[in-house]
Amino acid sequence: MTRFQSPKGTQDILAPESARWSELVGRFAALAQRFGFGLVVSPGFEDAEVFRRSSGDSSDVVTKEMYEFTDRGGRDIALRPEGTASVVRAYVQHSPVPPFKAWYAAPMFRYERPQAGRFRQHHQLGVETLGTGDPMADVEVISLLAALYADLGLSSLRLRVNSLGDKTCAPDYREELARYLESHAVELCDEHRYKWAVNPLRILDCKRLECRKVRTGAPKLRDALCEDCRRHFAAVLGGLGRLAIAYEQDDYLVRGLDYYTRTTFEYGSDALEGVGGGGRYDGLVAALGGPELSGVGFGAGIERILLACDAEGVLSASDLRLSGSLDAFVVDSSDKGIALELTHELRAAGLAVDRAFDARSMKAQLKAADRSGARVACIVGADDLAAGLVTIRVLRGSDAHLQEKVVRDGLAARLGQITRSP
RNA sequence: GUGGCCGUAGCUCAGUUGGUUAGAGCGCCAGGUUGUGGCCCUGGAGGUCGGGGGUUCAAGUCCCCUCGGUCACCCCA
Repeated sequence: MTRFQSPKGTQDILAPESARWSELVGRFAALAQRFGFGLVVSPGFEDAEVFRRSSGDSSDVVTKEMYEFTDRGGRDIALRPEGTASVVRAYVQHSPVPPFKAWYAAPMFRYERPQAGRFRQHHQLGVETLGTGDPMADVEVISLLAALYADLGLSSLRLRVNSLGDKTCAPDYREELARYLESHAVELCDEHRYKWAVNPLRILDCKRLECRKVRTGAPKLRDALCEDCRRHFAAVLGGLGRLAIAYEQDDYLVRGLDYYTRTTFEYGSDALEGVGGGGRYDGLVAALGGPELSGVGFGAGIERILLACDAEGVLSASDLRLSGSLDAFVVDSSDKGIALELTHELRAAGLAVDRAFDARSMKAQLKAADRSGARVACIVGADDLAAGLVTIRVLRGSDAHLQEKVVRDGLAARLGQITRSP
């Protein structure tokens, strides 16, 4: 065991595994841009108050999972536990023209015990649309996430949607639910029997049987929605229908961050809950000192998306390695170090080229060439060098083992031909 | 934060009731092959047995602590 290791709950992602990351982020970036979102790069840490105001003082993310510390200037700082708060803060600070549509791919930090699909540093892809309350913005955001999963080839994820109401109807419902829970407190699970009052909505998505029984008789959120919320929700569902995005309405979908209003949604499977999700957060901009503007967005965990890909056998590292490998590998047995110039020339010509170091034996260099995945080896010996020739040996593809000598000036062009053939 | 299981070579793992210099496969390096990869053969390097303490004549093996991994709960991506 080495002296230093990556901190608990963090990981090093090396090639070729890292190819899955760049592929995933690349596809998401392309999609987000196609949907009219611009990249936002925001700090990995903020004034801790930013997260307390947004996620809610009572949320677990804030109360027990924040990486919070005092910096050398005495500031109360927290490592970003989720993406929305930072983007909203940036929006308030710079007030760009609404609607402000931003995407990001960034690390998030939460101080918690690692387990399957959960880390102290994890990474999320996300988008936020700020400055519009249009239900079609909700649909757009959901459809972007749906498009991402479809693009990856994921088919086992199901979309659940719900509406939590807004500031006019949510508080009333909360009270109504609390009254109901109070009268059924003894029937709740051990965990919630005495803690139902902290956040009554939480009981709705408690997994334990006792709470599940109680909730079937509980007042329904959908019956408590005010007229505006009802209309908004109907419009969202209608929009999803028009785009043929499959969903199930889930009256019990309550997400963990306190800022959600109206629409909430989540993608998941039986094996893997919470592969991505989000919702609308009218009021969050104001909570961070901005105008009364609404917003909607989602966050999706890269690690969890990759787990889902594993489960469905898509986006595997071995598939990606084939498409991302080298064009050529320079093998130099000339004793003149000509690999330096040759590699440089080929790279300048736009080819992906690598070479061996330490003047190893030809056998060792060819072995390295083979292992690198390069399509061909460019072999130069002392005689070739003197004659201005390079030997091309095809390592992979339909014409593997083929070998030919070409003049050095024509090497890049010839390699280009070979690389394009099957 | 609570609980279960697990830490032996780069990786996957053997290692008997505690008993000599801790092993295998794969990978890596070299040679067989005087410029030619994969396959094969031969050899080699590589280990504070996660760390610390304890019990014992003797600890990879037993006990305690600790660090890490993993899984579940809580919660979440």
